[in-house]
Amino acid sequence: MNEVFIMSNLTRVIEQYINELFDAGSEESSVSLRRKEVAASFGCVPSQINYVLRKCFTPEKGYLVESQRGEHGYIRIVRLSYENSEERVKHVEEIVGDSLSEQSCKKLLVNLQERGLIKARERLIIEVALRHIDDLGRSEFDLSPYKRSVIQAEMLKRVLRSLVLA
Amino acid sequence: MNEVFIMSNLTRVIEQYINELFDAGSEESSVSLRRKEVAASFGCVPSQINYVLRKCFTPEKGYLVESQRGEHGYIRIVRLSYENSEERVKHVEEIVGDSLSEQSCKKLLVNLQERGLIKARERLIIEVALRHIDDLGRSEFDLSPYKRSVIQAEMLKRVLRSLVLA
DNA sequence: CTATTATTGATTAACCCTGACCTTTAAGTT
DNA sequence: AACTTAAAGGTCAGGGTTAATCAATAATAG
Repeated sequence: MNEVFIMSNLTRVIEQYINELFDAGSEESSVSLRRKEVAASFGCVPSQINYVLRKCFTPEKGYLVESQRGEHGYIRIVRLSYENSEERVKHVEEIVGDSLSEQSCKKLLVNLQERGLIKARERLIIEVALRHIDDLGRSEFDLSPYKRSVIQAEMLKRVLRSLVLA
Repeated sequence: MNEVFIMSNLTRVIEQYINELFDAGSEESSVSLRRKEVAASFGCVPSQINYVLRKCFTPEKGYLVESQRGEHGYIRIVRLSYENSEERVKHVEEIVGDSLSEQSCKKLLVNLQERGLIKARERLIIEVALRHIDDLGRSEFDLSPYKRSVIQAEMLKRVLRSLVLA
């Protein structure tokens, strides 16, 4: 592998740190931190922590964040686990929405792969199918970019729904 | 003319450069680039790199591309299927043909799965995608059954071409 | 000559990080 | 109890960077 891991990226470092907190807690599916302390230990401004949370620990990726201000304040990050497939389906549909740009579609697929919900080959098949339906919409039926994104979102939802139920 | 002496085609040069970055031995490998740097080293505009990616490193050819903007931005290219020889592609196209009924399509996919060339989940994705494009063709664009089967065959070929078929 | 392919450049979008200002909470004071 | 204050965390705009997109033009192939 060509993995030259560049760790000069603060956001990634903090993300990794939080992930390790999850790992350390074993079966624990939530972790708590103090924003100020974490920021201090990484030598950055506190709002950087909010940035990491907004960017990396999103509902899209299966996380919820709670917090408390004032004295004895804290930030709590909860990792969602889907009890039944219904919940997963609902979640996936919410994420995909009614239309989807190519970029956000790609990001979604990367996320799903990182979470182990789909494999690389499966992602490949999905991307090819989406591209095909997009090409067809453009060159054969002269659809607007928006209409094409709607059709792609429909197909993606359908495919993911079938996978999640499987 | 003898193309060997003509190296004025930037796209091919860059494609070649990226190909050389891949680990020649392993089937699945990935490389990371900085768009700006690569463009600079070839003395071209950065968007030229996107052109090369769109043209040469497509999912149809077994590649997935991920990227990140901003500081520490990168482009990462994942190669899933290496030996995608012309012979295999031809073989697939012969099997699929120009059009394909739903029945023969299903039979083909079952066959591929039995031969261990695709997994159950992969087959599921393909079937869902084919069905979706068929539904769309019927209910949205009022296409004839023949036209729909042609479109399905095209999509199936595209998908199968992207996978490695022994 | 025409159609496709290659290339450029301007514009847009996404990412990272900071800092100033705002809101909420608990504990202390009167 | 009401008020004050200090200690948390939240929000937002913006500056610096980097990649994506798209339309226009140039080059090439047929």
